[in-house]
Amino acid sequence: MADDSAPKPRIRDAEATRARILAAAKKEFATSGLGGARVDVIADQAKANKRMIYHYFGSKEGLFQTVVEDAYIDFRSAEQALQLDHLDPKAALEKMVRFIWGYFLKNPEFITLVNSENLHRAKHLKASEAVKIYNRRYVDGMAGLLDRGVQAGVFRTGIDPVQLNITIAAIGYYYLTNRFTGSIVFERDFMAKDALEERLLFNIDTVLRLVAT
Amino acid sequence: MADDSAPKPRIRDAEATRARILAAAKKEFATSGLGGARVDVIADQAKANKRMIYHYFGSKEGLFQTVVEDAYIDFRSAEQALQLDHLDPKAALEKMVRFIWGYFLKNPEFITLVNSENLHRAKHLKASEAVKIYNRRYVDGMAGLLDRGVQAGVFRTGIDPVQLNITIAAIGYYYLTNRFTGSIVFERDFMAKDALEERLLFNIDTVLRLVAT
DNA sequence: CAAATAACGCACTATCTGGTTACTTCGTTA
DNA sequence: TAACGAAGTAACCAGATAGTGCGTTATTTG
Repeated sequence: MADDSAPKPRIRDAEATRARILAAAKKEFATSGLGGARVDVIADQAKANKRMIYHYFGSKEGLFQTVVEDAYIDFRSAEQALQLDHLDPKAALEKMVRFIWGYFLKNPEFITLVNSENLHRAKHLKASEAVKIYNRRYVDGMAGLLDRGVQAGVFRTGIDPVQLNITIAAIGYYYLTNRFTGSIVFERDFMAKDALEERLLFNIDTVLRLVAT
Repeated sequence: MADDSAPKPRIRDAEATRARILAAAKKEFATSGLGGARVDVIADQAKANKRMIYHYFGSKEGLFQTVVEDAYIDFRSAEQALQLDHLDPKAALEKMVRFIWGYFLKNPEFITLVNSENLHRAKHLKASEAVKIYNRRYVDGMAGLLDRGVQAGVFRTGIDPVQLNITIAAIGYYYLTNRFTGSIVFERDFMAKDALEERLLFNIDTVLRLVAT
C-alpha cells in the first residue's frame, strides 16, 4: 500500500494510476456496456498504458468486476450515511426515497453498470462478500424504520422491508434507465426539470400510501 | 410479398428466412447486448447465411433496430388485446398489473432489448412512428380506465395515467431485470415460485393503494 | 421455355481488439 | 550508492469481426 500522507508528489504513483484507470473504466463500461467497451479507450482516457490495466486488473473482465463491485459499495455506503434514526418514520422514509432518487440522478453510470452486470447474470458480483455485508446492514435499517413506524402507529404491519426497498428503487430506477425510450413513446421530455420533480413527488406519494395504515 | 396460402412448401422462402434471422437476432441481442452480439452467431442460429442479414437488414444496427421496434409493438399489441372495458375498474387495473408482470416474465428478451436500446439512448427507436401510435392508444385506454374508476367512486382524482403506467411497469421490470444482482445482495432466490407470487401480490397491492380514494 | 428476377452461399478482407513480449525508468533500501 | 523490484511504455500478434464481391440456383413470368 502507498503512503497516503506522503508530502511530495510522486511521478510514479501506483494508487493514482490505478484510480485513474478505474474512473475511466467506469465511464467507458457505463457508456458502452461490457461488450461495447474498448480497453484501448480506457487506457487512453486514464492517460495510462494498456499494459497497466492488465498489470492491475488482470483482464477486461477483472476490471469490470472491480468497477461494478466498487459502484455497489459506494451506493450502499452513501445510503448508510443518511442518519435516519432521529427523524420521525414518515420523514425518514421520504428522505430515503429522495436520497435514492437523487443518487440515481447524480450517478447515471451506476444504473447502466447494474444493467450490464445483470445482462451477464451477475457473474462478476457473485464472489463479493463485501456487497452482501453492506446490504444486510441496509435491510436491517429499513426493517428498523418500519418497526418504528408501526410503534408510532403511522405504518401498517406486515410489510417486508426487502419488497419495500425494491419498490422504492424500482420506481426511480425504471423511470431513469428508460428515460430515452420513455421520452419517445410517451412523447414528453423525461429529463425536464418539471418532469423530474413531478416524478419524485409521485414516487414519495406512492411509497407513503403503500406503508400507510 | 409471399403467398402464405401456397400449398407446396418452398425451398426458397424470403419471408421465412427473414423471420428466422429476426428470431435469432432477438435472442442474440437480448443475450449479449448490441455490442456483444455477433453477426456470425445470428446467421448460424438462423440457419441462414450472413450475407442474407445484410441483404434484408443492411447492417448490424439496422437489424437491431428492426428487432427493437418489433419487440415494442408486440408488447403494446398484446396489451391492447386485453379487453378491460367490461371489467369493473379495480379488477381491470389488477388484470393490467398481472398482464404486464406476466409479459415480462414470459418474454425476458423484451427487458434486455429495452435496456440495450436505452444504453444507446434510443437512437434506433427514434424514427419509429408506429411505436408512438401504439403507445398513444394505450395511454388513452389507461386514462379511460382511471376515469371509470373515479366515476364509480373507487379511484381518487388527479392521477396521471402516464405516471401510473410507468409505476406499474417499474415495479415488475426492476425486480426482473435485476434478478441476478438482487438474488445475490438480498440473499434470496428472486425466481423461486413463491418469491414471484409474493412479488406479484405486493405489486397489485401497491397499485391499488396508489389509486384508492 | 427462355429470360429475368430474387434468394442464397462461398470465400475473402480490412480493420479492430484483447492480450503479450521485451524493454526502460524510477524509487527505495540494504 | 548499488542493486533490486515496481511502475511504465512501445511495438507487436493472433484471432475475431463487420461487412462484400461475385457467382449459383430456384422461382416467376412473358
